[in-house]
Amino acid sequence: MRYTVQREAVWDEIRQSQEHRDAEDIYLSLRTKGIQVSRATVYRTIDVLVKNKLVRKMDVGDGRCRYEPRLDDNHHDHMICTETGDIIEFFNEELELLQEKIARKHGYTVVRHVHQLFVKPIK
Amino acid sequence: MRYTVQREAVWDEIRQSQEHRDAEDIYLSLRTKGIQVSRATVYRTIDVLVKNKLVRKMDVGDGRCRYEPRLDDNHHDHMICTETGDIIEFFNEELELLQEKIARKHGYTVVRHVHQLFVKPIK
DNA sequence: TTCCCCATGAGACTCATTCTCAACTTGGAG
DNA sequence: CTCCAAGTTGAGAATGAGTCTCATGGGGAA
Repeated sequence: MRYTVQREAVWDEIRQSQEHRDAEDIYLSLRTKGIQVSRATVYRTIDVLVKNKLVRKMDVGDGRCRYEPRLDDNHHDHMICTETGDIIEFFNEELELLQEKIARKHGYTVVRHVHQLFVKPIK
Repeated sequence: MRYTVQREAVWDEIRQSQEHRDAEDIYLSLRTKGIQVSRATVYRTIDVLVKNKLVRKMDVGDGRCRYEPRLDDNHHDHMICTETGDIIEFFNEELELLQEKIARKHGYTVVRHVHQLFVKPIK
């Protein structure tokens, strides 16, 4: 894997903002910073980063995937506030174990999972 | 809400096949049966059915949403076999409670959730 | 320096879904 | 039963995220 200006820029962009960005967002942000890069390269680079487990891809269900860095690689799921759009990360060991237990009950083992809680604040 | 031939047909199609169908699938099936309906109407009717909680929409992450009837309204989540594409339904009370508990810990309450286990058979 | 191969950019393309808008139904009022 | 406003429909255009194409560019091994 070659270390090009564009790849470094995309990776930096995702890594530095500890948020959940979409591809267009990343593309525009780089262009605004004056970095010459195309949408195709942003998408291609993200694919490379995802394959190399440097970035996690999450489908929030609104048509645009979000990406987040996997620096420390601590697995977590997401809670999405339906009122503000805020994304909160969470991890629960019990939940993880329970999932595997359920899969096994059906003769399967969990490869990966998608778990998103759409929540609203308690007044 | 008017009771038209097309709406009845779409609803029947989803209800009768106890499977997870996508929109194109439903559209083609209806046309094959000689029912005059357009894609636009299939999509529009599904929206109406989803809003009226007669149908549940699920985004499997492959670009096409699947739909299933909510006749008995017994909530469940899905396990998707990564090798065969089979979709297995599951429900676990403990899991449901745990989710709510996690949300509350962060000051939220669960409105809805997406929980999909991508699994593979145990050899 | 040459050569090869991987990377890039611009824009065409895909494909599910949504939108547009004119024409058509439907069901309630009378 | 007839009429009419409002809700529905169909065909195809539009959308939009993501992918692909292909000609061009650049890095490094020898």
